[in-house]
Amino acid sequence: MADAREKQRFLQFLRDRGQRVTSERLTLFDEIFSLHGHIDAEQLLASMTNRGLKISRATVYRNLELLVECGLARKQRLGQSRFLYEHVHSGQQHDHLVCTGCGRVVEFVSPGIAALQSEICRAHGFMPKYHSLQISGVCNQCAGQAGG
Amino acid sequence: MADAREKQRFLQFLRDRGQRVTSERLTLFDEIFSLHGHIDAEQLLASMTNRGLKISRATVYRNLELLVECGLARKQRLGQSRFLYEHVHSGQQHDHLVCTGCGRVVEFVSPGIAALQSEICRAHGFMPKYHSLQISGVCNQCAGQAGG
DNA sequence: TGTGGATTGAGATGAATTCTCAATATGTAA
DNA sequence: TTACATATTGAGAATTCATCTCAATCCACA
Repeated sequence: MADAREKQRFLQFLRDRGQRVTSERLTLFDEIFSLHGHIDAEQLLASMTNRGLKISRATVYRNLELLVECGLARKQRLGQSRFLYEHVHSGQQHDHLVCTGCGRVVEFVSPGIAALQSEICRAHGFMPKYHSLQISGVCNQCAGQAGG
Repeated sequence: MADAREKQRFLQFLRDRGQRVTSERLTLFDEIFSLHGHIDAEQLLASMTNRGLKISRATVYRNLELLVECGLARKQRLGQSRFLYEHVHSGQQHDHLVCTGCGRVVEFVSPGIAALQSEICRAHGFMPKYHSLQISGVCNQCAGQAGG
């Protein structure tokens, strides 16, 4: 199991806060760690329901929040509408390029930007917790179609 | 009038798209350019209503969208709930530091980050249109209260 | 295995935004 | 100026996404 370390972290997190390990929480964990890329709560619910798993909308929302607090999921608005979630491995944070034409999302990592962010926080007396950098633009495929 | 250039741009934008110059559009333009910082649609509506100006909620929402398309306003979620708007002068873009404690928003400009963003776009074949960088953290005032 | 209390599920509720469509105002051409 | 075609507006309904309520259920621990 590739996500054993993360699952341990989740279980420990629950124990530390005196919260229970329910089948719904485990189901949601498995689901979000089995999927790649960004997904919203509604899709996650549908995906589990389709696979015959029983979980309610309210529980999906509640426990996504829990995964975010635990640091195992990231919650962001990449478009303009729903929140999107993605699982997080204890590794490097990434940011997003979003194509306004086709909606394609490209992830990138920039240590340089990260360093500048730390510097800015220091300068303003902020202790950074998390950040969200999103660049919207047109990918060259879409630019090609528009041009020709 | 300090915003003459921007108003001209707005009028030209409307003409170019064959859209009409209505008193409501001008009212909204004046309102958002007279205010500084970030404001949501509801506050904007209340502010105009209080000053005895007549405009409806639907029209505020519709025409804020128009200003965004024109590039004269920026629309962002800085907290988790409403969209916030701010007027844009044809100048330097800025980004935001948001305190998760008190909600305070600090604007900053980082040419270094801007340069790295351009580079990243080039590397991925993207033509950047706009971006949104938001760093959430705790300001030193809030950190002090929490600590002491 | 029993028990207290955390968690769940179904649907009500809430908040923000968008939609509908009749009434009105704008731009254009005579 | 006037008339006209149609873009825009306003009031409130509708929609969307998310959260809340509370009785039923399940988990953790003795």
